[in-house]
Amino acid sequence: MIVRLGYVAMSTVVENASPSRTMTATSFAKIADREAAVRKLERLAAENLHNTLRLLRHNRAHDIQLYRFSSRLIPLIGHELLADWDPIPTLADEFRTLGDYAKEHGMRVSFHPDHFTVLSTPREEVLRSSVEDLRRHTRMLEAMGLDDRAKCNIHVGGTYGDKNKAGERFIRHFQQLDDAVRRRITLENDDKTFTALETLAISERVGAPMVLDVHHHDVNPGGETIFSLWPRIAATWTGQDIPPKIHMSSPKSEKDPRGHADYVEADKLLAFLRTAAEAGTERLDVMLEAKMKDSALFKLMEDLGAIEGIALLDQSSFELRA
DNA sequence: ACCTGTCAAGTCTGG
DNA sequence: CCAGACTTGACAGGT
Repeated sequence: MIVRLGYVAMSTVVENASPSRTMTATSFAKIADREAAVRKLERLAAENLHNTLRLLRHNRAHDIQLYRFSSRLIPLIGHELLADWDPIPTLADEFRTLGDYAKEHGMRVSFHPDHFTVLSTPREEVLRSSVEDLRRHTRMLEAMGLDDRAKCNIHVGGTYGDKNKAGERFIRHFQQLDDAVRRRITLENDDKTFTALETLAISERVGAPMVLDVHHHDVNPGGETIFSLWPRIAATWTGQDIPPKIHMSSPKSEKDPRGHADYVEADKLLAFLRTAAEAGTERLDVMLEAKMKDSALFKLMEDLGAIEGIALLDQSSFELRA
């Protein structure tokens, strides 16, 4: 089995390269010259996109082909103060440059809209802003010139006291989305609400691939084992032209088991990989969610290199031999 | 240069 | 019905 590792949004190695610089709504509102304030937002956004390009170059230098963009590339986008502002066309060149670079180097990139994007909501206005948020993420990927393999990963959402009804609402709302948005969505199991099995059932109903978060499953297993679920989860990726993706992280502490630790334990990844290999999975992409970001990736590669049965292929991918 | 409090979102819990 | 917790990186304002 061939495994590629990736990380999320920012680097702990590259300095002064935040892809998430922002401005508060309060300070935006305080600027008397609205035109100037909007230009400032656009400068911040352009800076975020440029830093993202710097991160992609860093990734290239370290053979990292799996990366999740920050969902805060454009500050205050979607805020009610900026309802008539559409910065995506303004930033077309920056987006295109990013997408071209990612394509040129075979990178698999994605977004993960914040937890405030909830399709299971019963509230009309929350649904509307969630749909708008998904549209914006889709438009950014389109502006990069990336096809449907560049995904937007989301959770099913809240349960509102009735998980079945919430799940049905999610499915209904999902099916009302534009095709272009729907085709990019992947669903991730949650650490509090929808378990892996519940998320999987919804994934199968709506035809969206499922991203298994192993840590979330450990915290919220719902009586299931990964061993029994993985073949079905892997099957949701059939026909996608990209390997299944999982999220991997280690618990922060016993006191805070839901939190993310600085690094990722090799043993835990290895245990999962053996399960996946047994189910016949040949390629897998593993997104690391660790506080130390790319440093955690480098450390994990180091740890994996010392394990028998693992052959490092480059700085960020390896083969697990049967 | 550094520290502390605040921010932005939606849901859930406790009062 | 409302305040606070949750989460996280970064702002904003103070020293």
